[in-house]
Amino acid sequence: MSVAKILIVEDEPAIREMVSYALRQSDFELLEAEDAQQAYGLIADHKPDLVLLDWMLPGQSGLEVARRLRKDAPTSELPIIMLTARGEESDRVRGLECGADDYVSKPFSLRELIARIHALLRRSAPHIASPTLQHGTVQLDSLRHEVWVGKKQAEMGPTEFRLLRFLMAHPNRVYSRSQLLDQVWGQNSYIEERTIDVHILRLRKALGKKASAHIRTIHSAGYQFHTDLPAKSSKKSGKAKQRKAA
Amino acid sequence: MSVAKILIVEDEPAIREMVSYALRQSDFELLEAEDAQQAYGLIADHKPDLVLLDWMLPGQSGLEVARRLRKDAPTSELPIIMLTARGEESDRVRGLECGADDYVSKPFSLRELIARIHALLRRSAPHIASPTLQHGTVQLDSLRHEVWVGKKQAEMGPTEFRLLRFLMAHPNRVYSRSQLLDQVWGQNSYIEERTIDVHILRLRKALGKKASAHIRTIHSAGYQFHTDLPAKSSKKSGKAKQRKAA
DNA sequence: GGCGCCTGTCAAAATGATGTAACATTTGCA
DNA sequence: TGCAAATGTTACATCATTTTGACAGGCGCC
Repeated sequence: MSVAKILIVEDEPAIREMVSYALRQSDFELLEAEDAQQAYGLIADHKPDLVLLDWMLPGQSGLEVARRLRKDAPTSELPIIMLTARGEESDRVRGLECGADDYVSKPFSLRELIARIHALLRRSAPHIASPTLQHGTVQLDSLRHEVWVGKKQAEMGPTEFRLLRFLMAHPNRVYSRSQLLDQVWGQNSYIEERTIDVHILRLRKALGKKASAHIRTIHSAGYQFHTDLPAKSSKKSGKAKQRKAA
Repeated sequence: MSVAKILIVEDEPAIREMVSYALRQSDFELLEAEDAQQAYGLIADHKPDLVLLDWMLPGQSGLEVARRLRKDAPTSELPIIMLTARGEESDRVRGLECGADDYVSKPFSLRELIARIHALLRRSAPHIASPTLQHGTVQLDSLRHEVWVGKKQAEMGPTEFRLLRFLMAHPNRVYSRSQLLDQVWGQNSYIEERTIDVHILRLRKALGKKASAHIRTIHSAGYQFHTDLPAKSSKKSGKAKQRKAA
């Protein structure tokens, strides 16, 4: 579900690997750094969505890192959770005042850490923690009402948006036209079933040539959003259907 | 400095008053409730910016309150910090999973509580934590109640100001008219949804031709403050943003 | 009271989305 | 292959939503 990228900055390999493993299990994508220098590099290259920052680092301390990240415009919004062995209240306050968003003392529970990560992401990156659907290069953001195909935004009308959202929310299932009418248009709409064909057409146009391969027609059954790669295994571009004269 | 309104829900008068006093000293505006019912009333009437919620309340528990606030659209974004005597890890996780943003165990330090409040407000209500909001050439100063577009001041009425502030505080998200009514006008206002269109019009006029491109209409969905470059082919390259605030 | 400003409402005009029919093409099947 | 049914495509009239200008009441201020 979640596809957030998280950077952990921690010099102790045992802890780093334990956290890293646990978070990967929770469907996060993990980056690891041993010290401040590595961290800056990874942040610049990979733009993580959240940073777990150990207080005690060789060289530059975690506090320094937090302060610097807050100061630089490109990272000033980056969510930061401080990890530390020090449980002193004054430390916690200093961590928060340096720009950290949350503070977890070792030994910490992984469940709690994960819960805090979720809570923070909900605030800082609602498009990650919330209704974003993605399959292949197609990404649909409900909060922004935007659809992206790779790096390009796909413009479409409200009905096409709702239709795509429904199909992407239930991928690989085939829906008949009357089911789509119920689900996308609502129970009491007096609309010709053939009208759906037109909206499917508009949706395919909006998605572009490659991405529209996801929208499949199942003859005399309905439509589906297919997640498997369109695997251009057939020789000719365009139509890949040859089942004549068998 | 800070003018955030905070609601504390806590049945123990001694604790309530202590926290209340300390937060008032820190320039917060305080609302107090003894139980869930009072809390709902105060939230509806006064729209606090953050809620401190005791776990153990007479009648409905703090967990229930958090869940309900998250479920109702008008309060689904309201920041919540749980206060509790229970320090168990499983309790903390449950609190966070019910929608709380942070969790503080009694006995807690007031300095830490205040630090956590600031950290959370920085995320959820940037217009309170930081006096100015800026996106592109548009700059909004909450303290002075002024909006600047580049070097020119944009004159607008109070309602347009609040509308712009809300949209800029949550950029790129689409808000429906009813959500805007809840957030900008308050929960119990009997106003035509169409009236929002008029205020959007006034806001756009006030911002001027270029800057009003940020205010986008999403057909049959609502409005948003869009931060991405309007990519308008004008002579001025709108790419250069170097604003430094010390 | 008179004045100016802000607000909410209305209705016409402008814009954009939707549904439908008619025609073109493809598919399944005998 | 040929036919009928199903689907793809285009164009257009209609409908819905949004924009815009105008206006009246409320409020504070002088």
